[in-house]
Amino acid sequence: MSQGFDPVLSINSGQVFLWEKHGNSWYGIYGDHVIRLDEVDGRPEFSSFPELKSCEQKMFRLDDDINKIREDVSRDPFVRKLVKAYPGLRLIRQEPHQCMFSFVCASNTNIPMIRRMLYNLTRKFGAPVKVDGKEFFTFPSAADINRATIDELRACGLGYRAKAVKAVAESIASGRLDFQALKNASYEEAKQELLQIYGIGNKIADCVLLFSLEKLDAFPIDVWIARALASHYKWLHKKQFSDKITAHQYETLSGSTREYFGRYAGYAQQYIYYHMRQNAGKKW
DNA sequence: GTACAGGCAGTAT
DNA sequence: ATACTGCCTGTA
Repeated sequence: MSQGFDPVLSINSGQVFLWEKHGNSWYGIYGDHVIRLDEVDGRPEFSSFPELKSCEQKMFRLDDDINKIREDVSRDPFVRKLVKAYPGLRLIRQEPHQCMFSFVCASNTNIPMIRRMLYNLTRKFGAPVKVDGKEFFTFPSAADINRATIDELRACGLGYRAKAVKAVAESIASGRLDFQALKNASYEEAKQELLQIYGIGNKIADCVLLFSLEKLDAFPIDVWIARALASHYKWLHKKQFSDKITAHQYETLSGSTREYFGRYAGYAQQYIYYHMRQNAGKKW
C-alpha cells in the first residue's frame, strides 16, 4: 500500500507550508489537527492531535491506486523518467480552506515568505494546541479570518494579499463558496466558481482544485512549470512562450497539458514541478 | 541602490 | 484579445 512512500520528501515538495522539524519529528498543521511524523525502524509513523483517524491515508492519498496512476502518467517519456527517479513523491490532500488561504498567500512570492504569512495567521487567529510540550496553532477557520480587518491581516505580512484573503474568507464564511459542491462538480464548473473570487486567478484555482478538491486532472502552471513546458514540451503550444505567461497562454497551455497528460495530469505536474525545483538547487 | 521571488486585477491599447 | 503596470515584503 505505502510502498516507496516518502512523507518527508512529499511535505517538503512545495505543496504544503506549515511543517517544521523538532528533534527527530516533523510536525504539521492540518486544519484543526497537529500531525506528528516520526521514523520508527525506517518506517513512517503518524500521530495526530486531536486524533484524526488514518490521517496519513487522507493526507498522502494512500487511497489512490498509485501504481495505476504512475503507469498512466508514464505515457509521457519525460514523466516516466521522473516517476522512476522520485518513487517517494506523493500528492498531498489538504483541507480546502487551509489550501485556499495558503495559495492566495503564495501569489508573487517565495516559500519562506508564504510560511511566514501562514504562521502569523495561525498564531493570530488559530487555536493553541500543546503537543510534546510544544505549542502549535491550528489553522484558523474562514469565519475566524473573516472577523479580522484587512489591516489586521496586513499586519501578518500579507501585504496587498490581505484584500484577497479577506475576500476568500468572506465567500467561504458566507456559504457562497461550498467546498462539498465543488468536489462534486466537474473541473470546469468548480474552476469557474473559484475564479469569481477576488484574488483567485488561474494558477491559484488550479492548485486548490488539485490539492484539496479532488480534481486530479488539474494542472497548475507556475513559472517553474512554464519553464519546463517551454524547454521540454514546446510542441504542445503553437506559439513561443517563456516562463511569464499571459492569461490566454495559461488557458491554452492548460488545455493542451490536461489533454496530453490525461486524467492524472496533476500527478504529472507534481513530478515535473519537483524535478524542476530539484534541478534548480532550491532550498525549501 | 536594484533585481527578484511559485500572480493577480485594473487599465490602456 | 493582448500588453503593460503596480503591488507588500524580504533577501541577495
